[in-house]
Amino acid sequence: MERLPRYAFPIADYEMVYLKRDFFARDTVTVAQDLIGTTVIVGNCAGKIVETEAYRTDAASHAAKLTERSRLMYETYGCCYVYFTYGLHYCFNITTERAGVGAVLIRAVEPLRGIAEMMARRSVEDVKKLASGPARFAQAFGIDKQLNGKPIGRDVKIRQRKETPPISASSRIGISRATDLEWRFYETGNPFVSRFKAR
DNA sequence: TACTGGATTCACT
DNA sequence: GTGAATCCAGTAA
Repeated sequence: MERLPRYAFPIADYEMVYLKRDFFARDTVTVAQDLIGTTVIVGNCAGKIVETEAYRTDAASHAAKLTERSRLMYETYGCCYVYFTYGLHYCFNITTERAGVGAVLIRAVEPLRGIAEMMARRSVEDVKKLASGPARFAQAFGIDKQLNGKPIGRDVKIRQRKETPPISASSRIGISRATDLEWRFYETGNPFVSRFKAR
């Protein structure tokens, strides 16, 4: 794979740990990769991010054209981008790139806290099915369009992983390319990764 | 204003 | 593996 830049994260700050907006100002693909293993917190619910997808201005992305919906991806970074799809589902993204255009879709998380709440929202008892898919994650965490446009750090927080610093290249991160420009990252061997279909 | 198709999930075969 | 569910953003007229 191509070599990606590392995020210069001060080790001294590392234990404190909530990602700041600058984290998302970088290249979309790098952000998607670095989010693997971090913890997303919404209300009482928390989960480890185990699968992400980078969207830029390729044809498969909403950002292929500037529209009212995609404007967030053009004008912000480090903000929630929530859209409704198939008449049923919400999907949760975080906008990226200070100068460019992009967003990272959270595709799957491993539930850590608030599991009973997630089960109630999802009407599912199998923990593996709680948040192993983009719409499952949004439903389990109670995410809807109210979060659209809100900056990361308040209603939604991302906590840096504890066991290792945020290094882009990791043997524990798998990569899948659905298209030439579309990248998916996932924690290899993690049972909470969704079973996505390659297009 | 009307139509089209979708960054998905689930039930069923 | 296939099809239905179902709302809305985007587009064409």
